[in-house]
Amino acid sequence: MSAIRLLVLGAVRQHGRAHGYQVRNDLEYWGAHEWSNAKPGSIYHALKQMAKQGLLIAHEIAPSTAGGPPRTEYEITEAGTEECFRLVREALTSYDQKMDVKSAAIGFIVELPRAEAVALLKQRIRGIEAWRSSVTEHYVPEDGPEQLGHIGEIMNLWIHTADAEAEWTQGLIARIEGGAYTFAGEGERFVGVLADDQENPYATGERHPEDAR
Amino acid sequence: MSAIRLLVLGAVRQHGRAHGYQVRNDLEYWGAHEWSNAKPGSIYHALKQMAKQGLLIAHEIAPSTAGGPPRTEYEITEAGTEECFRLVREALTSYDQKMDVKSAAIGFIVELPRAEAVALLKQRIRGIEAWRSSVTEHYVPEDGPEQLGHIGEIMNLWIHTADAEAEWTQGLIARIEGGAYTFAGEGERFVGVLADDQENPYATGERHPEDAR
DNA sequence: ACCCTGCTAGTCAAACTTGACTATAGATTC
DNA sequence: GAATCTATAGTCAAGTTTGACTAGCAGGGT
Repeated sequence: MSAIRLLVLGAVRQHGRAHGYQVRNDLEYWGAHEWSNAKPGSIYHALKQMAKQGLLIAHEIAPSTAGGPPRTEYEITEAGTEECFRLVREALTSYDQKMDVKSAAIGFIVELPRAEAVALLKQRIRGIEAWRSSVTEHYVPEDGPEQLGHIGEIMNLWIHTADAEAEWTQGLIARIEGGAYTFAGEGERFVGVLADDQENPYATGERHPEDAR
Repeated sequence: MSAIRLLVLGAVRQHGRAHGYQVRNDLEYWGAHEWSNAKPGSIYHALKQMAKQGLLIAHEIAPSTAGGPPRTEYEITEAGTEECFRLVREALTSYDQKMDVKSAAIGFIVELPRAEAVALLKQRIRGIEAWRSSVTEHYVPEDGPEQLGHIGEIMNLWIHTADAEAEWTQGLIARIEGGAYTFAGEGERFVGVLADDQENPYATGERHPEDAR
C-alpha cells in the first residue's frame, strides 16, 4: 500500500468536496510532498482512479475566476469514507517500516475515537514485537550471528528500527491516554487544512536540506 | 532512487556474470524480496534497462539443461562497476529514511575500503544531524509545538526515527573501527551468494508475519 | 505409458509514479 | 502599455512496479 490513496482520500474527506489543486495544496501544507509521493501526477491519478472505483464522485466545474483550466471537484462517497477509515486503521495497526504510510495515518488519527486509536496502537506494538521475534528466530543461524557476516548488520538495523518504533509508539499511546489532542466526538476538531486567507508557511520554495546528498 | 538498481547491479557484480534467475535467487537469499521491491518483474526490467544504458552487457545463452526458456546472461561493464560504487556511496552517505536503499547499501559495504566506509558513515551522521536541526527549526512554530496539534506527532516521529538511526550508525561505525568484517583489500571477502550445492535457508515459502495485517 | 507436481527462466498487461510541460488570468515591472 | 512574473489547475509521455501468467523439462508415483 502506498500512502497516496490515504492522503488524497483523507484530504478530500476533510473538505467534504474538493478539487485536485486543493488537495495538492493541503498535502503541501502537511509537508507531504517531502515525505511521500504526493506529487501532482500521483494526486490527479489517484483522484481519477478512486473516482473510477466509486470512492469519489467527480463533478465538472466551470473554470475559477482566478484563471486556469476548468476544475473537477471530487466528493467523497459512503464507500470512500469506509475505505478511508480502513486505510487509517490498517496503517496504524500494521508494522511495515514505511514512513510515508505511517505519517499519513498519524495525520488522520484524530478522526477515530480516542479509545480505538489507543487500541490500534497497542496492537501495532504487538505486531512489532511479533515481527521482531520472528526475525531473530528465523534469521539468526544456530551457530551464532557471525555466520551471516556483515549481512547480519541488515538484521541489526531492522531490529534497532523496530525497537525505536515500539518506543515511539509507546510514547504516543501515553500522550493520547494522557488526554492530548482532540479526537472524534470530542468537540471541534483540529483543522489540518488552510483557511482561505491564511498563507502556507511550509509551501514549496523553501527546501529542506534532506536533498543535500 | 529505488533500491532495485543497486541490488541488481551489486548481485551481478558479485558473480561477474549472471542471469536474471540467479540474481533473483541471490536477492531472495538476502531476504530482499521482503524489504524491497526485488520482485521478478522489477529485476528483469532493471537488467534490461541497465543493459540499454551500458552498465551491463547482455549475452544470449542456450537454455539450461534443467529446462526453462533460453537465458540471458549479463556481464557488468566498467561503467556498471562505477555506477555500483556510486550508488553504494550515495546510499551510505545520504539520509532519506528509506530502509530498502539503506539495507542494500549495507549489503555491499564491504566492497569499499574500511576507512572509506567509516568516513561515509560519519558523513551520514552529519547529514542526519543537519536534517534534524533543520526540521526542528523549520517546522516548530514560535509559539510552541502545540500549535501543530496532532500533526506535530509526525515531526516527532521523524525526529525519533532520525535519532534512532544516528545511534545505530554510531554503533556500526564502532564495530567497523573495532575490526569487524572483512573489507576490500583485506583478504578473501565474505561471499553473500549461495554455493551451487547449498540450499537456501531463507527461500520464499516461509513468510514472515510482517504481512499479518 | 501416463499424469501430476515442482523447478527453471522469464514474459506481459495493467497500474502507478515521475517530472516536465500547457494554458489562462491577474499582478508587477520598466 | 508591453513584457514578464506568478498563481491556478491540470495533462502527458516515459519510466517503473506489480502480480499473474507461460512453457519446457525432470522425477516420482501408479
